[in-house]
Amino acid sequence: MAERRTSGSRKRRFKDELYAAVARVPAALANGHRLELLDLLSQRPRTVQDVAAEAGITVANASQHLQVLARCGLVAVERRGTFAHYRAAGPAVYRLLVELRAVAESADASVADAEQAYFGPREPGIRTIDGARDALADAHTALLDARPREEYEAAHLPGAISAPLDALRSGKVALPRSKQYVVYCRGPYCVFADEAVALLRERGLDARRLSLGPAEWVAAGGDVQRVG
Amino acid sequence: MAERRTSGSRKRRFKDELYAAVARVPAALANGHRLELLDLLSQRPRTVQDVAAEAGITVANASQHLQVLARCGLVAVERRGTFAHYRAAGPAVYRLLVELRAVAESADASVADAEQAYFGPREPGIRTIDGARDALADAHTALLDARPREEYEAAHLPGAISAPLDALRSGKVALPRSKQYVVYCRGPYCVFADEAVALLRERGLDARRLSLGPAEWVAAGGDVQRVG
DNA sequence: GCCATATTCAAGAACTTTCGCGAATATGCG
DNA sequence: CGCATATTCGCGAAAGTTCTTGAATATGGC
Repeated sequence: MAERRTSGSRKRRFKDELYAAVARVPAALANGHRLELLDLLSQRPRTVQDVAAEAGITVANASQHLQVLARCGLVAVERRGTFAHYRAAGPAVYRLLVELRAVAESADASVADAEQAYFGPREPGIRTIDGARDALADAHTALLDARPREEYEAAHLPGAISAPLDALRSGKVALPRSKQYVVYCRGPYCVFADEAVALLRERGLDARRLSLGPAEWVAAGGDVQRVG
Repeated sequence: MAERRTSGSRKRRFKDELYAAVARVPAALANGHRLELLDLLSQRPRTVQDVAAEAGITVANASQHLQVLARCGLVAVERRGTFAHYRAAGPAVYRLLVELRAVAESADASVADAEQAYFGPREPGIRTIDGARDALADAHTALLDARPREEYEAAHLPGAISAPLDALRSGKVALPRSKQYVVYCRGPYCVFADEAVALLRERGLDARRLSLGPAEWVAAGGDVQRVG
């Protein structure tokens, strides 16, 4: 306490250190590939080659990126035999990503542009947790999970039915006409739900998109279910 | 919709673009000086030389950093005469910073270390919004704002009394012994409140720290008051 | 118009990040 | 043990970031 007053440079040195230490977290997030890997790992644990293939980068590169994320505590790793299973570190990480996207979309026009260029003019769908709860309160509404089955098994919204795109295309999911459908996938930057909605509408069904994934749901304090 | 299926590389290109665009926000945050500037601007609008002096960097350097923050929409600038008044862009930025610190502290031991080295072993004080509301519900509790008066005037917690460190030291703030005091300052990485608490205790007063500033308060949905 | 001042710009040196490539390590299995 | 496979490491080239320095721009007052 006394020494705090003696030297401005001591104060400055520690302040610099503290902010530099905090800055390591945004530094780890400051790369498109790492953000994509983090999104993938928010769905379920995956091996290095698994994320590498999904993100379209080399295994060595993916390994390096995952190590950067792990060094900041953004992902955790569990080694089983020769495999390294990486996963997102927890709800705090989901919350950080949600706020990050919120700022990026509101502030930086290029994000909205890129989104628009990728998805085309899509209807916004249901974007908020409250909106989702409202829609799902209706007994005539069924909630579909358009992600691959492994991700559904790892964590899905309460009451959701697994309806991977492939299964929908080949008609393997029973879809009574009496229901209204709400479809979600990995999160706001994922197209699975958009494609599923298009597919259901082609068949004359009433379908809407929910632009949230399990990670955003958990970030907002919701609980998820798992299989097995 | 059709073209989305035609080319994996088109999908990949847009995905890369989208994630790269989002990554520009953490890139802007990935620097200790910029984080410190953002903390300063979360208290009140300031000119370039103002933040430069407070953060201990050159004016040209501060200008460059502020431009980086502005390009991502993290700060806004208003020009009045030859002065540029920069300010934090809004509640979404505060929320992002709160989540950033939460992840940095929980995940990266070096943040906690740096904090500890800087502050020494300090008692945690009141760290949550709910804790603050509870403490302040007591009619015998007075809330003190230890920041410089300009910051108090720009935004302070409802019912807070301005008690800048200088004024406290020179005994210019009336402090009845019948009260219990809760003191806050800029936020968790600011020492003003710690010093104020030490000062009050030396005088035999009952004082505790609130480790939140107005920015964190607003991030949690609270409202603030301003003077004038 | 001219000066003082606040801010921004431009160029360059030091440093860090990214990514491919090939090699190294480590685990499990026959 | 020897081999196949998953992951990590090390190196080097290209690209990006940071900070300093000195100059350029722009505003307001005399």
